[in-house]
Amino acid sequence: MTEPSRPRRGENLDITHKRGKPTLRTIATIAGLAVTTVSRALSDAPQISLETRQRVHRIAREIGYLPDRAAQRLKTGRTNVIAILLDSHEEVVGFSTSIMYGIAKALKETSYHLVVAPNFLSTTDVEAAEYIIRNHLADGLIFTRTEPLDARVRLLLETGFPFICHGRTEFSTPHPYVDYDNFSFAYEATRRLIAKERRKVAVILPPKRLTFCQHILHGFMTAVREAGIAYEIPETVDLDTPADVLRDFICSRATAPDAPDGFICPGEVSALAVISGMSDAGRTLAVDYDIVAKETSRLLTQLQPKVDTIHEDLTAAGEDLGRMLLQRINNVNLDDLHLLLTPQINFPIG
Amino acid sequence: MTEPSRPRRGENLDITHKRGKPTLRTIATIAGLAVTTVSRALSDAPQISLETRQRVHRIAREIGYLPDRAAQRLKTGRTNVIAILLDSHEEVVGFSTSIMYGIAKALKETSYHLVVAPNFLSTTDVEAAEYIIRNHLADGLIFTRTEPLDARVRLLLETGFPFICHGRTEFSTPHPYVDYDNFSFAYEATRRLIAKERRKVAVILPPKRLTFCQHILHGFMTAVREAGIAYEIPETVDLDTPADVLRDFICSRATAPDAPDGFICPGEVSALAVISGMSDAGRTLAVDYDIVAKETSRLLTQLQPKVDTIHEDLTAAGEDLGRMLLQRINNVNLDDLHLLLTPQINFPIG
DNA sequence: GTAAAAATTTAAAACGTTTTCATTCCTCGA
DNA sequence: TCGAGGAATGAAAACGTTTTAAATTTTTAC
Repeated sequence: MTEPSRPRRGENLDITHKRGKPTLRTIATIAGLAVTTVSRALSDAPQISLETRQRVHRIAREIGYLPDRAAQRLKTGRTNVIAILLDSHEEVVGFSTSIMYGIAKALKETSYHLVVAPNFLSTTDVEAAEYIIRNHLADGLIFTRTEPLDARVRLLLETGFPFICHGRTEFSTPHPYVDYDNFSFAYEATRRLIAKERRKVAVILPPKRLTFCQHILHGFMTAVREAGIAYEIPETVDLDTPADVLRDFICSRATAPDAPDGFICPGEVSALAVISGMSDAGRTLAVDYDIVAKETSRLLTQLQPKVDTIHEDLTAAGEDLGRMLLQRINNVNLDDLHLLLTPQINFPIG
Repeated sequence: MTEPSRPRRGENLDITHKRGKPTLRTIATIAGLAVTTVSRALSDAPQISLETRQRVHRIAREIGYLPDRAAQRLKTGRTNVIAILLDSHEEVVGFSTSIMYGIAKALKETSYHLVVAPNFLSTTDVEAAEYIIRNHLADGLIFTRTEPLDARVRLLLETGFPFICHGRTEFSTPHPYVDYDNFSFAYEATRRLIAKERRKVAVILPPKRLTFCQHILHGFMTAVREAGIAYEIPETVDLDTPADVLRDFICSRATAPDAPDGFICPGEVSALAVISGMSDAGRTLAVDYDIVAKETSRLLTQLQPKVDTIHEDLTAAGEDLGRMLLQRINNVNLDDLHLLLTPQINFPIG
């Protein structure tokens, strides 16, 4: 089985160079061409004759040639890798997995691979990006949960390293991003609660430092002001608050006379926590209060009584992120530098 | 800014070779040594004098030298990468993310990186593994959801490629794995339902082809037989069944006179589906029936009324997977080739 | 004081590509 | 008939490291 394939029918060329994988030299020997020519033929360079090109391609296929990525990388300086900064906050509900899945989808037919760079490698998240750049670990970078003046964006803009982020910033320099229309999410969610005749709505906001917190707040406030309804914005908890803490907070708040009877939850975990907390306080969903939640999975749809949800398709986002980053890396002019994905509303709007 | 840094104070050595990143040659020039010596000094080879070694290390640090991974890889044949086959079935509840997070943790202080290889790259999952090996994309491979005679394991054993899997197989050849004690999970879960005086228990099994399906079945049957209680094993649905389908199935089943009043759910989604389905049929959790579920997140713990859960720590599993694979790659003798992780039971056992 | 042995250091080749520059072989126009 | 110009191919250098084998220096043994 590991026996070296014996030359057949008088064949005696040194085809299997060092009994290892076939290289350009192997093909060159077989075809009676120079390595240079083979290299050119395989990369479909224009000056190679059609006949040679086809012959080389055929031989390569027959002997199962695969280019050595390390050699290519050493020579060209391109890694054929894109990296994603994995945020530890997203661990819970498969946020990152969905995005990665989408990215991988976009990379499918290309020569690119996806590597995962957890940001706990360093104290700050900028350092993780720096690490990638300095070690030349990738040709492009993807990251999530942007801040208005995101240090990672600043660094990457400065160094000119190709990147794209999931979420917007407030930098004037244009850079590519994919984002979800969180304004619309919050606006429509709030309007839904109002339509259900709730008299006081509350929103669980993401951590204040994140850009999309502002968008949600804006959407929420717009709907609230339009309707002139009472509202509440809890200050001591947010989307990253551990579920049990959030639950206790909601429970204690629920007993007050001016407690909200409508909640916007921008995530599955917070929605469950709110439901539990209210339940602890003896409040019943759909009777005493309502929730509109954002879901990135299909988890909440299973709940009973049914929670109104607005879906965020993270796999689609990942696919766009990957596609756009590749274009950026290869200097293809992006048709659109920015992409704003539309919320998919799972309840009747009127 | 991109102006070449002018030599200062009479310095005139060609330190910045081609105005680029420092290489071994840069250090060699500064130290007045041969490249060979520098290479050896940095890899702490024994024959280099202590003084030289320290000096080289100091210079490397000062000028911010980082080895070129492509060159190292080309020369040594080692990629410094380990790959994980991402399974599309695990998309939902962040199964993979947790494992990846753990792996990344194990890789933290090493020179290794984690790349994600989605298995939809190919028609079969063996092809994804083959792809990795043939393209020499990694030094080691991790994958999940093993089958008793797993084709991936067979391939990797044949080729001698380093790997470790999450889940057992039935191959006689010893190979490393990390697994969760699904027998105990199912056994304890079933006993819990029995302790709660349920008269007929049902289990939602994983797809039959997966090894851990057998373990769960075994644990379930053992407890059932010990107690001599009635049981049921739905044949038309499993853990991978879409939540809404499972929900409908449970609902229709619930109306029959011999319907089960206790459920083992080896996952969050199935637990929620069962709860919804029973609810559709007018059955109330903790009153008409009980559930014991496996959770890999902290999602179910939030539910009301409280579901009994047994936790599986996937991040810990990932950490072990990474650690053990590294040992394997570097031919360190594994203290234990096999690791069986203990279920963490979140209810009183008696 | 010298030869052998040990301790350091070095030169050069190699890994498999891509790329620059040169070469060969035509074809064509004068 | 000859040289110009183009098309196709090739030789060789380079990317930055590791490794083999050799050279140099230092130490040890007599």
